[in-house]
Amino acid sequence: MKKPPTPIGPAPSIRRLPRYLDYLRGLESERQRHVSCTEIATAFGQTAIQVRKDLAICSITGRPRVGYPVPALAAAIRAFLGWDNASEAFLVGSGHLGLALLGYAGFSNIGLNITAAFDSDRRKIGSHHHGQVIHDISLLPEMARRMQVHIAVLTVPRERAQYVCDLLVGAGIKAIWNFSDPQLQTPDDVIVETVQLSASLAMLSSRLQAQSHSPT
Amino acid sequence: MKKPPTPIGPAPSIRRLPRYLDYLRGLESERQRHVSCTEIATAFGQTAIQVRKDLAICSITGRPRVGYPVPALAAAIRAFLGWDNASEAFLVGSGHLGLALLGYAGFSNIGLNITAAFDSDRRKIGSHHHGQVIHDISLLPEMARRMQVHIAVLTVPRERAQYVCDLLVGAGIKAIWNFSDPQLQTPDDVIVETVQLSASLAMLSSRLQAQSHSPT
DNA sequence: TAGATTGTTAATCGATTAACAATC
DNA sequence: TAGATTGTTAATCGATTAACAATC
Repeated sequence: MKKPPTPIGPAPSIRRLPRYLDYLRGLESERQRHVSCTEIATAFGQTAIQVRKDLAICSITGRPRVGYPVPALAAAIRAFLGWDNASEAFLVGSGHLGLALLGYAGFSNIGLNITAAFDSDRRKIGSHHHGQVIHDISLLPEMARRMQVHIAVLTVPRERAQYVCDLLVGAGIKAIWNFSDPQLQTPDDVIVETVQLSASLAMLSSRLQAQSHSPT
Repeated sequence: MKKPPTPIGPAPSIRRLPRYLDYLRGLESERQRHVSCTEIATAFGQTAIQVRKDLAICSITGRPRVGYPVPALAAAIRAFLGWDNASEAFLVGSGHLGLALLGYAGFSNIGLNITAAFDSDRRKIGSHHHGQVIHDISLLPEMARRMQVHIAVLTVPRERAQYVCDLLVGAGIKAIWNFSDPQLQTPDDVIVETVQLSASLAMLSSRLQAQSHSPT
């Protein structure tokens, strides 16, 4: 029942890597050659030690007194995340959120390239958005095989989520970026990463609530 | 420089509460009177002890042999999160993501009610989306005061984020649900909760990458 | 060289899990 | 009552932070 742990590195460290990459992009454009952990840490209000530990999981090594070479560090992070070559992905569910993601230009920076979009709604199928046609979802399995796509961005209504998820798994999809339902059931070898906005809002709300009960 | 810790409870626990609430909604509609931690834990593949600890932060108490009364438990979670009365919020930035959030019906379940939307783009101002007019952002400060709104959902382009954020703070906004820029600078008394999609994708990507380097 | 910065090993901190007495 | 389930106190586990020798 349990997923295999697949211990790549501490989750909090991995989640911080994209921000370092962002920062390094800035340094690269300024042609800065090297950067120290202290410098990065200061920019983010963290400790230098934490930055060093985080970078270590990408198995890149710095030089005392000098720091890390900027381009090599960025390359190491990208390689660790597999963002050196953009992965092709399908968008499944062309509602408002799905189309917003389809139109998001920033994915090129984070290794994602949405190559086709799908829906099951007759009224949406065939329409164009952000330069893409919405395909009938029944075409997905064949297209996934033909185009060798193994990643899906799932943005269908919650009621449909498990059904569509099963279809994706059947089509050989190996990783699902899931915006639909925090309860998806999948085989152990399918990677699911769930974005749960309500969890984030709960953090905001609880802090607000705490504040309103103990006003300074 | 550092934010005040505001220790309400462990963040991981708080992030799990919305899912419990979801589950309880299901039980309520089935008119189930009581629920045990074991039952909830089984549904989520967690341990009963963790569920109990999580619920404890909402300061609700169960009865041995019986469990927790379903309606009271749901009410306690909602009260803890401040979701018993929907909070009014402004949407700031009416791009694709912003409009998707504006149209998201599920916010009523999680204590959020977007009462006005703003943008600075002439072409968007005055247009209607999901039953709302997009207002000129210059009107925000006055409207925030008049409507007593203290929460903003920030979905502007990253380049504009800090500028708009400063404007929000000046307008008396006390909490920002931030989709724009993980680096926002705010005064200590302003609550910022950042949704960083790239962090989530990094989790997905790194697992995929690890798998591809050590195929079973 | 001197000193800043690294990588590594140890200590601390916080969250999860376990153990168990209390209780309905 | 007996036994399931709670709340609480203790043990474990993992991540962060600290300490420090290695090194450019």
